[in-house]
Amino acid sequence: MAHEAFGPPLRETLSRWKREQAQLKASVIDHDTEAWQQKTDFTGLFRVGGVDISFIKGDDVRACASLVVLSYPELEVLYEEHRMVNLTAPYISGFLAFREVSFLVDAIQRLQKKKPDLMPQVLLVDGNGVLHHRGFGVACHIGILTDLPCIGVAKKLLQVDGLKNNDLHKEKIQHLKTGGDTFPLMGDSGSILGMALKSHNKSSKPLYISVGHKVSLETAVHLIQACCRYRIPEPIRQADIRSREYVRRTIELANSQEAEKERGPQRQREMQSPTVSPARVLQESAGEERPSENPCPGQSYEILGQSSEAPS
DNA sequence: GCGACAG
DNA sequence: ATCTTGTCGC
Repeated sequence: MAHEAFGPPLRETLSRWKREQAQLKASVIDHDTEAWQQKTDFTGLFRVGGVDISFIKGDDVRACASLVVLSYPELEVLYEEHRMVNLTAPYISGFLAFREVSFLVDAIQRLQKKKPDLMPQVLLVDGNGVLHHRGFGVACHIGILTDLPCIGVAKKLLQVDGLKNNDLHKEKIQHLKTGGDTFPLMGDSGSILGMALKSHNKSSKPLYISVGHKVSLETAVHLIQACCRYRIPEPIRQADIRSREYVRRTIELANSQEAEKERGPQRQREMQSPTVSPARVLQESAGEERPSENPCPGQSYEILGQSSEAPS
């Protein structure tokens, strides 16, 4: 019974996705645009966001999309939201955004509506930014769709543009001495696509940092370093930990409700009259509104209404 | 046939 | 991504 949850990736779909990446790539800003980025101590930076999606072992469709916002420099959780979603695309290297991005953008939109004051000033994204087959990874994709400064944080080297995780690369990793040490990742094209960063004094594996949107590589590396209590920067780490916890509790609740149903359906109705949704019970900060249809995902720019144009 | 393959 | 306990070390 090994049915694939998603149809085979059609060549036409991949080519459409490539065209969309190429088109959106033109809008990426790969330098600092925010005032707080100018100061070496990040004065004026108060909120750093992290996003992550957690999966269920035997389930190719259901997943938990999470957004957290941490204070800076304290790195304490100010906001979190977790939501079970139904994935519509498989994981294909180079096309991660088409699997994950719409759910993460939705979470940002709900935050904007509910608690605009908690909107993060920069978003850390699991995966790559411009360090990508076509220079437009998931961190760039989220950045363009939300207009937020974004940084790509990958745990493994994506071997593109001549970059290889070979002996030479491993040797460079060995040479990283203390937390904050880096070496550049230069592609065959000659441009620096990202940086390998030893984010913690005792972590043998580096992080691979790249520009997503509205931040320079230098600032990105500096900020990631400043957000690391452990190897994984705290915003992403908290999103990951809390997302898994939400999945675990959701499964437990679903199982207990299933057992209850089999044991006595009619008694169940008598005992707990108002049926409460798992999301409501487990996460009070979950979004309030009904799941709404997004008419054309991926087509909306400036979703947060942050257009800087002056009123006419 | 072999290697690569962010999450 | 996910499955998983202990184990070694600071």
